[in-house]
Amino acid sequence: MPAEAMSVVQPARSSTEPSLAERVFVCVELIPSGSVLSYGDVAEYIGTGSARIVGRILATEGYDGLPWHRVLRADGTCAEHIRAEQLGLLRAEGVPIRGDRVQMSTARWDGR
DNA sequence: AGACTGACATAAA
DNA sequence: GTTTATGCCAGTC
Repeated sequence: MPAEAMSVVQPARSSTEPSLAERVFVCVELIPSGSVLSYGDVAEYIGTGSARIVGRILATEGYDGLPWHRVLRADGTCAEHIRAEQLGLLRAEGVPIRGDRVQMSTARWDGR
């Protein structure tokens, strides 16, 4: 996570609604084209321990304009319902793909 | 309040 | 390489 982004992602300010969802959105927006992050990576960046929450948020509050396709499972596979489109988008961005899975070792965003 | 759920992760078989 | 079992935890009902 870039330092300049932390100030935006950090805010656990309001006692009423820190909202993990907003932090997820900001983090996902920062992923550069051609790179990817796992759900667990995003969870770690925004300060929650659970990757499942990230998936749930994208599933329910995702909006267009958000590069959701740059987030996938840690082993490089993606959820069945979105697999085809996701792989297509990633391939178009030049992400290394072997068969039906992304090569996380080289595609994973290092935070820079 | 309590049970259920899930675009997940990881270890073990 | 694969499949199966367990843990996970915030949101939703």
